[in-house]
Amino acid sequence: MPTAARRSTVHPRPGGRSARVVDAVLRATLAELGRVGYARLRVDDVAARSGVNKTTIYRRWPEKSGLVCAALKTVGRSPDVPDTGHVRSDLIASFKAAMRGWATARGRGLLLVLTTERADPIVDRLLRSVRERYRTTRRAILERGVTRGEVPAEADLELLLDVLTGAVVTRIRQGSGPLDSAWLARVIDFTLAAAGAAPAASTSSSSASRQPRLSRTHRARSDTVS
Amino acid sequence: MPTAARRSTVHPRPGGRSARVVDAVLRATLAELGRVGYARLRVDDVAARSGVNKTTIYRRWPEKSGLVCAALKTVGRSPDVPDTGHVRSDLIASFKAAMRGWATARGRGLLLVLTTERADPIVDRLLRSVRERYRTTRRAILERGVTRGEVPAEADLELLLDVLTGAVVTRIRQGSGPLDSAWLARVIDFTLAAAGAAPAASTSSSSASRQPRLSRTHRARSDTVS
DNA sequence: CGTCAAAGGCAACTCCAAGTTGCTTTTGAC
DNA sequence: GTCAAAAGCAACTTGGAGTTGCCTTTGACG
Repeated sequence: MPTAARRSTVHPRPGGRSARVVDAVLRATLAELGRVGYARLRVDDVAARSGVNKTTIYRRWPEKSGLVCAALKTVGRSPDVPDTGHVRSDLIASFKAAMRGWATARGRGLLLVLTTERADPIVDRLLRSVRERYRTTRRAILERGVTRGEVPAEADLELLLDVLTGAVVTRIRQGSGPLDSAWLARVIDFTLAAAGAAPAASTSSSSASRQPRLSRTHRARSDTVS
Repeated sequence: MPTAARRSTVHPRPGGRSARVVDAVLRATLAELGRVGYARLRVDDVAARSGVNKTTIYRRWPEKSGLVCAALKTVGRSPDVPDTGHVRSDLIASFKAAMRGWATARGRGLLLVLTTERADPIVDRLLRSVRERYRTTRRAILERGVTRGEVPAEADLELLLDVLTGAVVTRIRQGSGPLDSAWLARVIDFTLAAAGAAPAASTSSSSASRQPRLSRTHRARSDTVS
């Protein structure tokens, strides 16, 4: 029996085999997620694909949802905040970066779960945090636009974010049409136009002649879309 | 053994016990759907709740997805197309009617599956058709607005529908905030403004002079892009 | 009324994937 | 080189989907 003094040095083993195992399992989980989604994902398949025993997986992640959460967390890298100097091109860059990420093998799993499934409350909570991270990035873009004077200060940024992301997410979810650059640009222009136009309730201060703030910027940037 | 002649009169029994059974099962399925959603719905529970034997359910709907489809179909009554004479109030009425429907016990199941789950391709196909029905209704509202001159003829109605429904669906899905009348009105005003629609008699304080400039901006934009 | 087959009830299945257990083997930190 | 943490292995239990064979009820028809 080891003495208490000796036991005081716990032996966590961050490196070595364990690290390899975790990596292989999470990688395999993402691959399987992208292939069949959450509902049809079988832990046995993850075990087979990763070359790690099922028991080992269950010991580390007692439930399937936890495993999936862990795998999805590795994908949720913080979205880079581009700063091109214009709201429109920033937004396009942000969404395009997201789309590019979703097109990868790792991203496909996230996208699939993000848009089509919410079977488990634990997974649900994770997805919420991923979405919030994206939203924060885009809110920052809009706020920069406000300080620059590109977006009216009275604009309801939260509403704008709701509408913008809602349109994109719904497009992906419902497959109502291609999510290409042209459509993306149109949605962004559409919502930005509405934001510039929406003086909310008490903005009679902005008189009749002051509106077209956004248009010039947009026209100048339109060639970057394709 | 009955003769062929005698057998020619098949005995379908539309009324009576069968009808009662079907009704009870579908009703129970909707209730369970609203309670636990699709993934966690157990056929045994539906059987217990409806007082109908599990075997009977399976004989009529060999798969869970079929049962759920049948149940959801009973909810998908054609959404009424109000005609108040104005796009804005028509849209508000349409969404409010939908919201009212979703608030019922029967609607909650549909809403839950419609917004959070897509586990089965068969159910998925059904949901697609339900969504398309809603969209058709709202497209009609917008088209009436175009003929009335309320909405510019060059407005991209499909994009408008994308944005509008996207915002609402995402709001429900992500629970990012209350889906109340105030928010609904704001989203509708927001998108209509972006489309270049006249503000109609939306709010008493809104002056008639400010809107059209932006629509022109946006129009120029969308011409370039599409 | 009585008949009788379609439709419903019942119980005991099979099947498959999630999650568990008790034990043995490997490995990396010291 | 030691030794416990961590991985491997195989044989479990559990729970829900879907099935089967047989019996009971019922309603359309004469």
